[in-house]
Amino acid sequence: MGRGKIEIKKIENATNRQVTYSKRRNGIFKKAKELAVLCDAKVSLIMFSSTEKLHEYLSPNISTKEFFDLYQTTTGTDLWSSHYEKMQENYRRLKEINTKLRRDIRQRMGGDLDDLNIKELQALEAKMDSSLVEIRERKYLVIKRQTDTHKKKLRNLEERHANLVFNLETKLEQHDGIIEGEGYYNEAAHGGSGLYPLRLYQNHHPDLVLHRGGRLGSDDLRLA
Amino acid sequence: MGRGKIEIKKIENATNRQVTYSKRRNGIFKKAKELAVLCDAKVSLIMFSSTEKLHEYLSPNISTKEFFDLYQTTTGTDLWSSHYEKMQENYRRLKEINTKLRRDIRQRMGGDLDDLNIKELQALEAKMDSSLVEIRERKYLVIKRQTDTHKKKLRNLEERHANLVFNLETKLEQHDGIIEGEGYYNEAAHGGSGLYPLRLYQNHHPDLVLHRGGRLGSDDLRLA
DNA sequence: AACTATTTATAAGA
DNA sequence: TTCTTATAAATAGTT
Repeated sequence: MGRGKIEIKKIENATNRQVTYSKRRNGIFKKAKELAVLCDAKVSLIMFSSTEKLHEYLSPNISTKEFFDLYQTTTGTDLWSSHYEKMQENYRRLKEINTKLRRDIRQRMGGDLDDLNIKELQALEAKMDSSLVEIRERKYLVIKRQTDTHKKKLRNLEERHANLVFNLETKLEQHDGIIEGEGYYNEAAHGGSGLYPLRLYQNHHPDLVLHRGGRLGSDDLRLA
Repeated sequence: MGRGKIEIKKIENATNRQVTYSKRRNGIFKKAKELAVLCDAKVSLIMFSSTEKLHEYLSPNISTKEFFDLYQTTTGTDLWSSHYEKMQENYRRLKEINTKLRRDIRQRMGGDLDDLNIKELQALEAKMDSSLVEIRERKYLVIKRQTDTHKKKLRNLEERHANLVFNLETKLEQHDGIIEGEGYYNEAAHGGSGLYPLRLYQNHHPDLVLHRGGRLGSDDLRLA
């Protein structure tokens, strides 16, 4: 239907092919819609151009999934199954890995050791031992950081306190005539800096106790 | 196109509708085929009549599944998943557990410790330590078993050897007159039990070496 | 299922 | 792409 009759075979000229695709695509979509309306039919029309561009029509009041489910029910095919199987395979594999991981952990926790031979036990022991060293080092690092922070805060606090005391003493000296003297404050009893005695003790962290003889302890404790 | 123009709305007369469906269906299938050939396109046309009868066209050189997979890839939808939501949920959960297990193991191996605080590090250290104790005990148990077995075998062998020697010596005594004497065998050089000197040494297992000062060693080695 | 008048689709050209 | 138009093709109504 057109200026001339054409043979139904692939249009070799790419531009022509594209143009024809566009025109006929519109035509067939129109037909599909008309068919769906006129005849109360469910229609799915999907197409990919030679350049893989997708165009689709689906009659209203039905979803792609509903349509496809209906298709499978009607044809008796099951296109899901291969997907399902793949998924199951993955699931099975993951489960297996999981089991191995759990077993590994149990062994690292000292359980499930029955079927390990000496070599495996030795390897496990060595791994655990070096891991323990790393964990300890890490712990001491964290403790050291905390202690340093603590010390810094302490110094800061002491400094601020000293300033405060200095300022207050200066002020008191200026009012010397009004109130008594310095006799009120017992300098000797509280140390040289006087006024509101500072009593801050650095916490003794439980981890800083040495366990020279104990099993859990380590001999190279590096914090004073 | 026909004797008269028609309005595009559902044909109420069922017979007419069926006739029109049949005619137009042929028309649209022809169009679909022509489009597929002329434009080198992949076309899927599926329809259900109002009486739920299925008719479909699929361009050659592609299967329904391939076509549908292509459709899903292109649209980015996943129409399978809703079918297997439960399985996917399980899969997801398993994957999560797996990740946690891996993390746990990494920590037990001394890695991934950055986001543990002191308390957690202490707990981890304690767990590792007690686990290590268990692993060591287990190892020594296995070693002890092996050693015992070894000793038993050794005793057995010695016994059988002694019997053999005894029997042979007895026989030799019976043949005393025929062959020379016992002078052929140098009793003094091979020790008292004579004949085919038994030289079996118990293996020194590497684990039985004491590491009193070392970090990896344990002081309560219970095997002699 | 055929026929055919008429509408619709579209090939080629702009 | 879109419009135009001559012509091919599809099909509504009829037999």
